[in-house]
Amino acid sequence: MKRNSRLSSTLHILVHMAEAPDRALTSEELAGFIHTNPVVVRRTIAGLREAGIVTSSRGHGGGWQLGRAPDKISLAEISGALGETLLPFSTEPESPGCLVEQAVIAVLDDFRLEAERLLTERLSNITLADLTADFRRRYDLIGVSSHAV
Amino acid sequence: MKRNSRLSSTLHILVHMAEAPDRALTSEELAGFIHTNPVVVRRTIAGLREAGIVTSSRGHGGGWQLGRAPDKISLAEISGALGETLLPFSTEPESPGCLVEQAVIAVLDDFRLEAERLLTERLSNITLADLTADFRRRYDLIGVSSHAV
DNA sequence: GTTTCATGTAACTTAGCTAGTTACGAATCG
DNA sequence: CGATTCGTAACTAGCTAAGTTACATGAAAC
Repeated sequence: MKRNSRLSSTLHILVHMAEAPDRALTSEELAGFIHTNPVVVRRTIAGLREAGIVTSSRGHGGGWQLGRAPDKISLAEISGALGETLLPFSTEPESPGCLVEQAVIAVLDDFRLEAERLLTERLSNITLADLTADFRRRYDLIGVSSHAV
Repeated sequence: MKRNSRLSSTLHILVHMAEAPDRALTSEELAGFIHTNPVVVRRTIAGLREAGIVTSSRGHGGGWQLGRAPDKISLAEISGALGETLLPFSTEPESPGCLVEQAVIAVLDDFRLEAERLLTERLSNITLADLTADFRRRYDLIGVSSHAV
């Protein structure tokens, strides 16, 4: 798993889970999909469990399943549960008392607030169901073209 | 200079340059403002020079100055010239051929495109002049309160 | 109840990124 | 010429996050 690909890797995993609603997938299986380690998977999606997006069970036949229907899981929720910030720039003061810095930070924080609002709104309108639909479209296309040939 | 604070540090520097329009500031001076090294400053704002946002001159009396009026320099330009991405998540394929991944990346790239458009639009409406105005407001406030006491 | 399988989590290692540093050449001014 | 300042390459250091190992906990199968 590359750096900064936690969101896409998690979505990848969740689509696979949505496509196998009848059984639990182990972290081992999930790790295989994104070419990484089971422990990394468990660590990465631990936040999703707390958010109720997925459930996990131990022991024989245990593993991971979606916590609710894919059309009730938005990318905004997923992104939030991963605990990542959408905007990477920092606005931590480094020169306390400097008025120039204070002005810069004030403007940047305003922008950040507005930007996060906008991005979250957009992400709220995309659900896991949209992703699985997109996947199935691609899958059917391949099927059709294979059939044609 | 902390990680991820290149944008705010650069803005800090640029406000100082806007406040001293009559002379060139050396990288040594600029580095002092953000508590870092002259070489780091030169490296960081090299892109701004190529974008015409600042100019640099060598030798005696040399240093850095704004390339044009502060109200003609938008944060969008500055951010772009720094070569940083506004959105931190990666959409690099890691499993070529995987249809699930392709669906995820397609949706995420669409979102990124729209998000970058929105953010850039917002940043285009903020200029360096807005920052200096904010700074002066704070400066005058301090002045008034000092006078009152 | 014992065995097996799977998660939960802590602790450590490794890799990559970026700031920081050193060094030196090129340009400019007095 | 000598002082100053940028431009840039090359190296070092430190932080962050992924990867790994290890082991305890819990659940199902037998």
